[in-house]
Amino acid sequence: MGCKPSDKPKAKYRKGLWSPEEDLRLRNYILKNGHGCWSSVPINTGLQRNGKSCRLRWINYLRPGLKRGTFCKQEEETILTLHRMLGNNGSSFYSTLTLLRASSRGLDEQSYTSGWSQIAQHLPGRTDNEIKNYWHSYLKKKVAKAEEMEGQTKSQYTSTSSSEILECSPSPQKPTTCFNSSHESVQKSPPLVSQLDDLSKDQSCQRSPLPKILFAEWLSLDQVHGGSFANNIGDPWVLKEGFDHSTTSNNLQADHDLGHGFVLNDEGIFGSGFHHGISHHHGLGLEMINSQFKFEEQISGPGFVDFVSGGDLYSDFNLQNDAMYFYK
DNA sequence: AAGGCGCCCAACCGCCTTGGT
DNA sequence: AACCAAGGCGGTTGGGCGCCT
Repeated sequence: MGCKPSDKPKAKYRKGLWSPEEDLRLRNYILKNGHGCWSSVPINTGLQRNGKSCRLRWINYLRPGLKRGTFCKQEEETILTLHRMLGNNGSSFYSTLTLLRASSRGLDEQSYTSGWSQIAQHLPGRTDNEIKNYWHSYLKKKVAKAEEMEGQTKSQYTSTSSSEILECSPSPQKPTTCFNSSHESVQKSPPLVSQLDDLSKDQSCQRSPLPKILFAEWLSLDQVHGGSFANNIGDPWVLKEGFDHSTTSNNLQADHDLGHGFVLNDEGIFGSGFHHGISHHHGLGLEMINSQFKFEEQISGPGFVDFVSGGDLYSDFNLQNDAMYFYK
């Protein structure tokens, strides 16, 4: 948004699979300049693609920090659990959850996204598209099969509906809360918000191999959606909607569109305030920070440069001079 | 060897929301 | 208030690939 209509290209867009050359062009451009207005990306890069296609390619394939390969057991269980709670979109439990989370943090519920993207936020390095594909190609059948077996059991022992059995069936990470289809009898023990936090924490602790650093994903969890961090003196750091420039301006620079990411500025390192702010946030958990995200080592060390540069394709990316974007 | 079939997944499509004019 | 463009999302498609017969 905010692009001039005159920016709009009239070219006929290419479709289909992306070539390595197109990938390289897009990747280099965004890493150096940020995407800005997506519709201007094809113009600036000379790609015969529309902005939407560029955006999708970046988010689903080129974005740094993406995990490839098969889903591990923990990820699978997380998807199953969250899907059970959230559904594919806002039509099922999501609306209730949204309101709960929003109200618990004094937020407008529209700060949240729903369904696959919501699930993806709890699986660092995975995209909503990837999760969606995994669901449709594998998990859906698995759930159907389980449901069928539960149904058989149910017919022998109880008159409870199959959906209730499925939703309340025990699972290693399944919260004890049961939801009926009306979403009205949500029994909170403990509150859902913390259950989701715990869920993402638990699964991420066991994940392997770990991405070295995933700003986008963990920032996009409750920290972003919750709207604020609290630093060590208790002052809120408002992210996304109301980023506090005064607190972090030396090291973090708000993107022109805060909904899309953050810019790692000249020094290429976050300030101690940022670190403290995260460390003191109850939802994220110190153990998660310590076990997975070795901030200073990775950011200042060669590992970080390798990671953000991909080590191969865009080795010309200069951390000292170029802005680095971290996406949610 | 080759044709059929099913699966996987990248990409497209259409709809909705948001924000600018 | 109405319109329009961009962004974002879930649903769907279709090409590529491997397996089976």
